[in-house]
Amino acid sequence: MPVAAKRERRKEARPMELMEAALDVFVEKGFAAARVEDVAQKAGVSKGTLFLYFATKVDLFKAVVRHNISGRLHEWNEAFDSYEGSTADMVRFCMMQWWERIGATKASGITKLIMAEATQFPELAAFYRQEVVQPGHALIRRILERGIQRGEFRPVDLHLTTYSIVAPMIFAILWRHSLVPCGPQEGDTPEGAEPFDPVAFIAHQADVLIHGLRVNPHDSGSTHVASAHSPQTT
Amino acid sequence: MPVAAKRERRKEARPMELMEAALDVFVEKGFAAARVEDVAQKAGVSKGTLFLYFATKVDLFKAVVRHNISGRLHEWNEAFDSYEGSTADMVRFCMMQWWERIGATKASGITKLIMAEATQFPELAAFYRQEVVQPGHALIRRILERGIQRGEFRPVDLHLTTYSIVAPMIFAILWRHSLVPCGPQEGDTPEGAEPFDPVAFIAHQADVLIHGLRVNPHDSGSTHVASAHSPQTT
Amino acid sequence: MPVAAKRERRKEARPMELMEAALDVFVEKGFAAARVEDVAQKAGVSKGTLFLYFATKVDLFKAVVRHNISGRLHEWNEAFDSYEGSTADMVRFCMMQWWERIGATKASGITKLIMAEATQFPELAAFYRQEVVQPGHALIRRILERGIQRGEFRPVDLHLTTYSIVAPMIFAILWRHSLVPCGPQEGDTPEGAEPFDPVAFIAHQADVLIHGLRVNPHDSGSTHVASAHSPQTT
Amino acid sequence: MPVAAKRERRKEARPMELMEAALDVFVEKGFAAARVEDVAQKAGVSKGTLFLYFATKVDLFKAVVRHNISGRLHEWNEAFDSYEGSTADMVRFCMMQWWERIGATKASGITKLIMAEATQFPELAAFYRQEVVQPGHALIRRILERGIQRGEFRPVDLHLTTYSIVAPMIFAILWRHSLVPCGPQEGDTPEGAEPFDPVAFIAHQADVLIHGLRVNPHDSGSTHVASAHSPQTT
DNA sequence: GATGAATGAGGATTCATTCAT
DNA sequence: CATGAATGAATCCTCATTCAT
Repeated sequence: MPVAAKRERRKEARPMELMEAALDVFVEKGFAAARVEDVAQKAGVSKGTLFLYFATKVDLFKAVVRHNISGRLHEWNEAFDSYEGSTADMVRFCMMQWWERIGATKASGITKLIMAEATQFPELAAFYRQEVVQPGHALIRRILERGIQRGEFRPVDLHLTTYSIVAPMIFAILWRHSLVPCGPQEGDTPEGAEPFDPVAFIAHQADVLIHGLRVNPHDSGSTHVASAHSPQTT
Repeated sequence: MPVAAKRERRKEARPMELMEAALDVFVEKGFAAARVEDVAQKAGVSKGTLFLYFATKVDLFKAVVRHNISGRLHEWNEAFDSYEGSTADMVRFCMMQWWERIGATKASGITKLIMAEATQFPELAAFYRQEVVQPGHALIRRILERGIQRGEFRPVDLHLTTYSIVAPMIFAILWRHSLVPCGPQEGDTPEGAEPFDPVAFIAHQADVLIHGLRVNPHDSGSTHVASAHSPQTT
Repeated sequence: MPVAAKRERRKEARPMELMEAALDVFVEKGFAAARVEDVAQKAGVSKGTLFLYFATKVDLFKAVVRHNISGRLHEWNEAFDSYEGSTADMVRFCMMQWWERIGATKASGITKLIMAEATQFPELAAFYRQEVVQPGHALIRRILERGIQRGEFRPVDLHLTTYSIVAPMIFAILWRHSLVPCGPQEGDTPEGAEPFDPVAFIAHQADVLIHGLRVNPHDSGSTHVASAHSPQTT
Repeated sequence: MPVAAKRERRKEARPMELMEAALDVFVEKGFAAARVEDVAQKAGVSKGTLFLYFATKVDLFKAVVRHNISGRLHEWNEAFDSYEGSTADMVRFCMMQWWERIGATKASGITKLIMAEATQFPELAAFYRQEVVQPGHALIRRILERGIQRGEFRPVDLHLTTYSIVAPMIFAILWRHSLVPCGPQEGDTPEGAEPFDPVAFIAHQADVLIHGLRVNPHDSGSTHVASAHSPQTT
């Protein structure tokens, strides 16, 4: 079956190549400033070819999001279903995994990009909400509920706690993409420097969080108090 | 000279008026999508006039950012020096105040702008780092050190804990500016919705944090453990 | 008041200049094939300038239609109101005037163009229907009704008779724009030639029509018979 | 050889199939807006194959027009030669038949196409003139002459009267192809509507015309007067 | 100084045409 | 012969920037 031509093989690989090129360009320039021609060139094809695979720039972007993020959520949901250990470990593991698989990779550029351009492209923001935020939050909620049901966690406010998990991850991404590259480069640590170690930070937040979630009879859990602040509305 | 006065005052006030108008427009649209004509119109002048004061759109942008990144920190540092109460209250008060004075106001737009455009304008990001981030972090560090020295807080990792304070605030701003406006509007709360209440969230994070900082002999402080994860490097 | 600059004078004249240039280009190339740049160039301005006055190519086209045709209908309606003579003369006069003012001028190119591109640009066709066809037909109907009310015309089918008036005019335009230019040029009249004299043709059709409309007790009016064919529906 | 047969037949039939598909597409969209891909798809072949048979889109268009402009006139001329009845009936019959056989069918699309694209393809218009218009007019002239010679018709101007016969048919085609599809659809008949019933219209015009042609001693034939207007030139 | 008319480079998208398989 | 992936020229429209008034 060596008949399969170079042309053929390319055809199947093209969408992937284009999405990879697109991720780079989008992250580097932002959605608006990214030029489809640059994407095409980076993928080694002509402008026209790109439109053979993605009808519009927006579609290309959506495909990139789906390929890089939405897909992961699926497997994570499955991992959740078959997980056996303690929920605390699960939370920590999730957060660390997430950083390793998304946060520390190029894919995180998408999140940054969405944050940056949501106002200008509500369609994209809505898409991201639907494809990433809601499923992601749903998974987190499931985890928290598991912990509560199994008596591992106190009955905390689910919304607030979800954001407590999400916030450090989003922050780490944004900081990494925005200020870290412009800061003191590795090696030079001048006086006023504020080094940022995302892994340590995420781990730290996970620990603080899990500590706060833990059922602790001796402790007048601050988290509980906190949820009192929450008017439970929007 | 009342007749000339108005025009005189006008002439001097122009750059300011323009920068204020520009802040609004840049925050709303981002740099690329902001149209100088909109800025001019909002400032009540013609497009040509704008270019009399700012040679290019980029110059205008830089001026806006620079102008708005100023020393609100000075007064906070002074407030710190004269503060008498408990450090825990201080932390909580700082965070809530910060949201009220910055996070919930137009001023937060600058932060969003910086995060969004840092890649395109590294110099601005560096400037922001120097003018806002470093002094801000320094103040936070002073507060934490006060707590530790006075025996109120455990001897936590200063860097990590600083970010624990900063992260929820940055997150709240970005979420508010990016996804909230495109999300389910007030009133409709469909199934998958994830309502976000910044004040409750900040308060919640403050509580969790303070709880974790507190010296608690009965508790094998997770925060302490966390700092062990931190390789203390960048 | 010689202060009025060259620039000023241009600004007022521009829309007109552009519409004239546009008429030429549209008629020559058709709507789709007409390039806005050609229009601009013909009007002696740059591409961008055109868009200062007309937001889109479609708007430009609509303006051309309004300027060249819709406007005329207004004065014709007024002429109708103050007209005193016989309705037969009025019909003939209208048709001849119409040819002189529209049919024989460049403006008729619009009609041809609409006929040619209606399928492709339903919006334009709908616009033309609304701005030209319906008002035009309404005027014709008013004329016919006047003739009938005054006892000059037989009570003919208004719809059919309206088309009897419109058809020769439309035909004359289309023939002139489509086949005449490609036919035997003036001077050479080879054997098989079919010369087309629009004025004579329109006059002829007017006469035939008026003859058929006339109240004639001795004549079993064919027009009446014809209207029997008409199922009076669509 | 039944296996090869199909493919063989296919190969020879291809140009025809393509031209038929092309006719549909060109009529519906016009030359510029017609996409070769649509034509190919409609013919059940790939885009590349089309170019195997027609070097360019223009060539395809010309072939379509040339192919469809054929001698249906031949049989009509023969029908004329053997006709026995009154010439008035003949005229009416011709017009109605023509509508039934041409006007109401896909074939009318060619006429529309010619009228629409004559400016862009003068050679096609000239070809159409030669192949369709002149023979068609010749036949009409023969009919009229028959009527005059047999004393059924008054000695009218042949050129003008020929156009009186042609005009309603051309008009009906163009109106049907251009404005009717964009107008109020069947069912809804809003106030300003102008319904168009081609059959009733053609019948009506035939009646008016025949009435005007008839020898009528009591009537000072307007048609006669009209021909006086005609300078008998082009 | 102020204005706003004019400019023209720049970018997404379409589609006739080519050519490797 | 047939295919369909690839190309890139072509076109509408936007908007920062200029400059005559």
